[in-house]
Amino acid sequence: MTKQREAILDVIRREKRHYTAEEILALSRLKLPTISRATVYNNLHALERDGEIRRISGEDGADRYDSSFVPHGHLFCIKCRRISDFEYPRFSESLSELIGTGVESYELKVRYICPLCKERE
Amino acid sequence: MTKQREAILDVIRREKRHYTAEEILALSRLKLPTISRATVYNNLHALERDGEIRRISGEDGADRYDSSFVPHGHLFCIKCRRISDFEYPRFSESLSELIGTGVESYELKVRYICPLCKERE
DNA sequence: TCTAAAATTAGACAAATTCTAATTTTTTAA
DNA sequence: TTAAAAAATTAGAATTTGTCTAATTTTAGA
Repeated sequence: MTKQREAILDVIRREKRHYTAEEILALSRLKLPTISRATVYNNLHALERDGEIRRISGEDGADRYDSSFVPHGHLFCIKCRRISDFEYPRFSESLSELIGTGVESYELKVRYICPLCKERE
Repeated sequence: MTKQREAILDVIRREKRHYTAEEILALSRLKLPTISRATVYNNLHALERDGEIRRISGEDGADRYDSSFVPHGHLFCIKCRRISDFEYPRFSESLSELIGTGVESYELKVRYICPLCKERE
């Protein structure tokens, strides 16, 4: 656990938002001004392998990262592009029943129109 | 329905594999040698909007495309990188129960170690 | 047929991520 | 403690993926 990795993990855990690598780089530089892009990517990959963080393949090109230990899905509003979380009770369990052992992680994305955008229509 | 769009849709429907845009471009050029990258991307987006194809955010950078009308999830082996499909009975229904109306599409990805790779361990 | 709208094309551009080679830091073990 | 080896970091180049633009071609409708 280098100070770089710690700073990165801090950024991801601090806020509920799901940041991109570029955002994580910028925020990490507030603490460690010389931290480099490659280090951020290296550590994001390592942290993902270790199960410390989860990667979300974003709808707008860049991947995003999530620290939550509580498994959940992600809602992507196709109008305002906002991302929110939702809980799916016993989802992990039903996945294991379906697929068997060997499941490492999952990603559940739902593209939808959020209540606010729905109202505006 | 231009001949370009038809060729693209053909490529996606012909095989069970999930091709990237670049692969779809190359395969479409076998029929239409002058088809351009922009046309492929434009049509992939349009076809996705129309619900003709589904987009899968791939694990290796590039998005992939899927023609199946039967909703299903995708298994990504973290060792051999192979992608396969799996059925999740009544998944769409339980999503709607959970999230309500407004769901446009979903994507269910599972990272796992496939039986073959498991055996080799 | 003529016209307007839509689609296509080639290639430039931009964004996200990976790679490389040099340096620094950490670990190992004598 | 010190020397050597291994691992991590750095800066920036390179690559990959996807978008944009302006000119041309195709399509559809009056």
